Amino acid sequence: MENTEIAKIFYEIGDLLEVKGGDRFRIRSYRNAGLVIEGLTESLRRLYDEGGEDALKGIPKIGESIRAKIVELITTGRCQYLEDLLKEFPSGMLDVLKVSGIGPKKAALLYKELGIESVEALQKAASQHKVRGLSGFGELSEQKILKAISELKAVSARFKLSVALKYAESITDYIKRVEGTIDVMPAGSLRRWKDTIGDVDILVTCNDSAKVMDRFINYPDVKEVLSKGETKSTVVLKIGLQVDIRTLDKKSFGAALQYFTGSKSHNVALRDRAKRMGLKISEYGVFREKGEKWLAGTKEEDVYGNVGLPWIPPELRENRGEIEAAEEGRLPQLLGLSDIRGDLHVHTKESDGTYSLEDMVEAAQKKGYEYVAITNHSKAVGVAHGLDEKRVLEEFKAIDTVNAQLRKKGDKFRVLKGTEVDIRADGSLDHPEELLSKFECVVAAVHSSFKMSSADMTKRIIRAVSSNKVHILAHPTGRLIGSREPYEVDMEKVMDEAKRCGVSLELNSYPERLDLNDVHCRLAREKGVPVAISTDAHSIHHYDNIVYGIHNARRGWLEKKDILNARPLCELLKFLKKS
DNA sequence: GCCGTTTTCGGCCCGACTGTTTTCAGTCG
Repeated sequence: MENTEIAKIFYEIGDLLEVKGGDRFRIRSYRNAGLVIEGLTESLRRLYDEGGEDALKGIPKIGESIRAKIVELITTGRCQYLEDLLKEFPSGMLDVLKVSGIGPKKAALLYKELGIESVEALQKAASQHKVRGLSGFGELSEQKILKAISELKAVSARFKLSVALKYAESITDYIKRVEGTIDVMPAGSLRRWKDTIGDVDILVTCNDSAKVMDRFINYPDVKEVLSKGETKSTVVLKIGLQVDIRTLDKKSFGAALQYFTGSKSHNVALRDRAKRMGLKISEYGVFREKGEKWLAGTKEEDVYGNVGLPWIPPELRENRGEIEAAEEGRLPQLLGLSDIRGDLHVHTKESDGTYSLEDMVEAAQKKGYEYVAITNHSKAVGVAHGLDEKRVLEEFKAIDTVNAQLRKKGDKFRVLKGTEVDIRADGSLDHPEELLSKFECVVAAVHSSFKMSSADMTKRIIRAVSSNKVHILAHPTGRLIGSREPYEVDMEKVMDEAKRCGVSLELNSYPERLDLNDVHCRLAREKGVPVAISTDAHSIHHYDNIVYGIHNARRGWLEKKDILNARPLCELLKFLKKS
C-alpha cells in the first residue's frame, strides 16, 4: 500500500464522518493527514519497513491515532475504522458526494429519508420527483441533480497544464479589452505550474466589475454559466474546463493573488500562522485580528512580509515544508530559464523527428544553448524508425561534419553523439556494448512491456542503470498524463542505484510526460542525483517545452546546481566520461 | 484528531453564491 492509496483512505474516512455528522475538526484532521501524506516525498511503507512505527513519528498532522491506522494499513491492507463506517453508510455514498451540489448534509438527508445510497438511486429518485419533497430541496434542485449526474464524468477529468494555460491566456487577453481594466492575472494551480489543472482562476482589478462579469460569461467558448455574482462568476467551457473569475480592489490584489494561488494546504498553514500572531489573512488583506485593522494586501510580498516570511515562489506553495524553510531562510534558489545551457534528448528525422540534424542544431543555437545531444531511437523502437549500427555510424559522420563546420566558423557550439537506447524487457540495452561506448551521451528508456510487477520493473531498470554504459535515464516512470499511468517501479531504489553509478535522471519536459514528477524531483534533490531537464524534441518547436520542465523542476525545489544541463560544456563532458 | 510564541485544554481559515427560505444553511473553493 502506497502513499496515494493511504491518503485516499483518510479522505474517505473524512467524507463518511461528515455524512455521519461527526465533529468537523476531527473530520478536518483526517483530511489534513491525507493532504500531508500525498505531499510526502518518501514512501510511508518504506519508512515503516526500515524503521518501524517510530520512523513515522514527527510527520506533521499525523498523531497517535492516524499513525496507528497507517501501520494497520501497511501491515494488513485494511482499516477497521473505515470498515465500521462503511457498515453505517454504504460505499456508494462516497460517489453521491461527488455529485456537484450534494454535500454531506444533503447526502445524509437523502440516505435517511429516501434510502439513497448510490448515484444511480439518486438519479432515479430525482427523475421520479421524489427529491423535491425533502426540506431544502425544490424542483430546481432535482433538475440540477440530474444535470450534475450526467456531467459527472466529464467534469471530473483534470486538464493538462499546457491545455489550461492556452485557455487562460486567451481569456486573459479577452478580458483585458474591457475598458477600465487595470490588471488581469491567472492564479490557482496554473500559477503554481501543477502538471494537471482542475479549474482556472482569473483575478481582475478594474473600475467596472459588472462589465467584466458580463463580458466574461459571453466568452465564445463558454458552454454554461454556473454562477454569476457582483465580484465572482464561474463558467464551464466547451471542453469541460471550469473557469472562475474574481474582481477586486487594487488595494487587495496581492492578498487575492496569494489566496487564489493556493494551494489550499499552503493557505491553511499560512493562515494558521497568522492566527498565532494575532493576525487574520483573507483575500482582502492582512488584518490585525482585533479591530479589523487593515495592514497589507496590495502586494503579495507584503502578505508574506506581515507574517514574518520572505515571498515564497508559487511553485513551492504545496505545504511541503516551504513555510518552515522560508522562516529559517533556507528557501531554495530555484532554477531559471537562463540557467539551461543545452538539451540532452533530441530527435531528428533519422528516427521519428520531423526536422534534419542541421535544422535541430540551428534551432538549439537560436535558443542560446552551448550544446545539444542528438539522441535518436535504437532499432527496437520500430515504430519510431530506430537506428541500427550501420545508420548510427552514418549519423556519427554527419555530426562530425556539423561540428567541423561550427569550429571552422569559430563557433563553440557542440553537437554530441547520443542515442535514446531502448531498455529491453530483461533490462539489457538495445545496442551492442561496443557501439554504446562510442556514444558521447547515452540516454536509456523503457518503451515497451509496461505491465510488469514493481519488482521486475525495478530490476529491469536497475540493470540498465548499473550497466556502466548509461548516462541518463529518460522519462523514468513512463507516464502519459491523461492516457497512461506510470508503470510500477520503486523510484527510491532506482535513485539510490543512479546515485551509486553516477547516472542522471531525466525530467522530460513534454507536457504529457513531465516525468520525473515534482515529488520525484524533490526526491532526486534529496538523494543527490543530478536531473537532466530535456525536451525530447521531435521538432524545432518542441525546444520551447523546456519551460514546462523548468517549472516542474522548481516545484521539486531544484536549483541550478542540481541540473546536469545547467553545467557548462566542459563540466558536462566530465560527467559523460565513463570508463 | 492534532497541536502548542494564547494553550496538555481548548482551540482549529475565510468568504461568495445559490436555492429555499423568509433570514440562512449548504456547498464550494
